[in-house]
Amino acid sequence: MVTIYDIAKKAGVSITTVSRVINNHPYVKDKTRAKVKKLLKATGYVPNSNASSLVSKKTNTIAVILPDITNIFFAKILRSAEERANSKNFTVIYGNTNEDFQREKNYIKTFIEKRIDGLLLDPIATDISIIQPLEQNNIPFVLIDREIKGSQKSHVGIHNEKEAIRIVNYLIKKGKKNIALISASEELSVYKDRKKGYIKALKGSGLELKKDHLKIGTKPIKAVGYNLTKEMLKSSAVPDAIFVANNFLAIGVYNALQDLDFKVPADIAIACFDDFATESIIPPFFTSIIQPASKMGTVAMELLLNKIEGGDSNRKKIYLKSKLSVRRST
Amino acid sequence: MVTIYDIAKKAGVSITTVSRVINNHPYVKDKTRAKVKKLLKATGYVPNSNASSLVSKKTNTIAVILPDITNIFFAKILRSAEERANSKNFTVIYGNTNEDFQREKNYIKTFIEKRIDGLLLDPIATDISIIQPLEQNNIPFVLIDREIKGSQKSHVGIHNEKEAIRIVNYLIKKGKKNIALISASEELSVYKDRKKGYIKALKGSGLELKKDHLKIGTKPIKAVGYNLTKEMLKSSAVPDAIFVANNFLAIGVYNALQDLDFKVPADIAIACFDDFATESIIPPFFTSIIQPASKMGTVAMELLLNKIEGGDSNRKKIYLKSKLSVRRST
DNA sequence: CTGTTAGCGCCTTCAT
DNA sequence: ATGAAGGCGCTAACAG
Repeated sequence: MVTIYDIAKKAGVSITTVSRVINNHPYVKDKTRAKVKKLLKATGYVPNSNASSLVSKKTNTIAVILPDITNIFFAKILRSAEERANSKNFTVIYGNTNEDFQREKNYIKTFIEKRIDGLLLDPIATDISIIQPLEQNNIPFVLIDREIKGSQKSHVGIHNEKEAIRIVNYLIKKGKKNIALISASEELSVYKDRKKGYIKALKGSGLELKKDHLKIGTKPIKAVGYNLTKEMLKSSAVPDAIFVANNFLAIGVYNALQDLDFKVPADIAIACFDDFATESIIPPFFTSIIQPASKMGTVAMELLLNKIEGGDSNRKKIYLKSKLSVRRST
Repeated sequence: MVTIYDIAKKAGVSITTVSRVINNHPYVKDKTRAKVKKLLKATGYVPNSNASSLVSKKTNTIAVILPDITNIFFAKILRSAEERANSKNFTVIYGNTNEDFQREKNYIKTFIEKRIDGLLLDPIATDISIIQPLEQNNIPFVLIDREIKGSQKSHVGIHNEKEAIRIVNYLIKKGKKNIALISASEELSVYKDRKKGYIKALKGSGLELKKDHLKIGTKPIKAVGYNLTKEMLKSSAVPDAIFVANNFLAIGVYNALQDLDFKVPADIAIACFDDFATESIIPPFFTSIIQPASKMGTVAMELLLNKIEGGDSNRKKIYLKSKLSVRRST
């Protein structure tokens, strides 16, 4: 590929001059500038950003690590975060963990090797050690969605406990008396908080908390929701509603109910967190807490960019508002 | 950040030796190797891949450019492509064009500056000039989903015309006599081909092709589907089915029909291309041609990796099989 | 206004 | 088995 040396040679100037033209420095005679620019075009010169990064110590690259891009919730986060980053001339590198800790760890390592300027992380890791290499190498980062226990670092998310209370209260108001919970590992902050909210809501209404109706699995994926539901319904007491802590789990729950010939919501109502496709998915089905995914992405990236550019290293926890959307499942 | 110089100094060896240890070269005394390794760990050394890329001319980075990551079809492509790339130690950089030509162009420029090793492109651009900088800089690439007219380059997709014929024939078999088409710009190969299939299917069954029932818009997005439908239904002849060329358009079509008080499928049936969420989205609604998105991503990345690693520069066009999924909308 | 020089962090001959 | 030296492409003082 053509380098500034090639251009300099052809133009009969020094590489410094070429560099100046490329970077729009003043102090270059118009005539010289014109000649160099012409050559730049003619040769199809493309600067090597790796080389300049070596010198400038900036890559203009921000990494985003998410659990699963095929979940619309995360896709929205990525898209809005990327948009925000692009508007400030940053490129986004992306990593999909599939809720796998080892993959997450590897991504962070690779991204540090690439000398990213910052990282947006929706962690599967529950231990603070995951962010240690970032701190050690002084790389700004912002957590999104899930928090890490023990970390006082910047974070953008929602009030999971409060929203869980809201949706469970909605079920109670609809006359449900036996509300079960199906959720994912409490190691993940959001699921821990949603469970807390569930319990508080029941207690607040004087409803009994039944052990058999509280099923906590591992990852927030379809198969887990399916299995937990089947397991739960083996017990004698059938709930009249299930609060499911996430959209993918909810698919599994619904499939299990179908297999067992329960009708939703006639026999058992379902309410969950998160949506599926665009707001206008057809037909909307699950009553759910809709998180402001796009806004989360934008706000988190904004915060990160401030850290990178403004050097604002203050810890900041931002909680955004969610929406309760009532649908046919309750 | 700590460099090989720091390590060399502390270990009392030359940077060459450190480099050798890092890259697992032989010809390093076990004792020396151990000492250096220990230092590497202790100092938290992380290699600078930009620096080594400068020398090696390889970045181990592959870019993927897609129209819209919140569309499950593209999300699946990205996830599977990334997976495949990772397994060969390549990192994926990602760009979302939002169906915007200028953004696509900018991405390509930025990615070349980053000296990516290869590119996977689902283009919004319809002109062959979009790939010119790639060719000029000798960067391997593979087109996915959409083809570019006049390009004989490697491509992975489906037989759009054939699949369109299949789904329209299905409608015909269901007794539909007045099948309309709502599609996006014919500049995009897939929409051009789907329209061709639509026309062929009608002709094949001796059905009349009505001008008023053939609506071609711009981008394959919800708003376009909505407007075209409203526009079409102003005309006197109401179709008994609509073949919609893409999932997002279909949402718009459906919304418009709802607004106009038409029932689906009683009054008007809908069949489209692409799905919405996971295979088990609840409840499945649109009868549609389901493209093997994940496989497309895997196969395309595989092809690209071969070009990069094996230097296999042969043009290859790969067409994968789709599935016709019958649902409640027909 | 323009050029020389010295790195940025790493790899790769070529000697030793 | 190890080190010295040159260079990847570019930027940034420092001199003219």
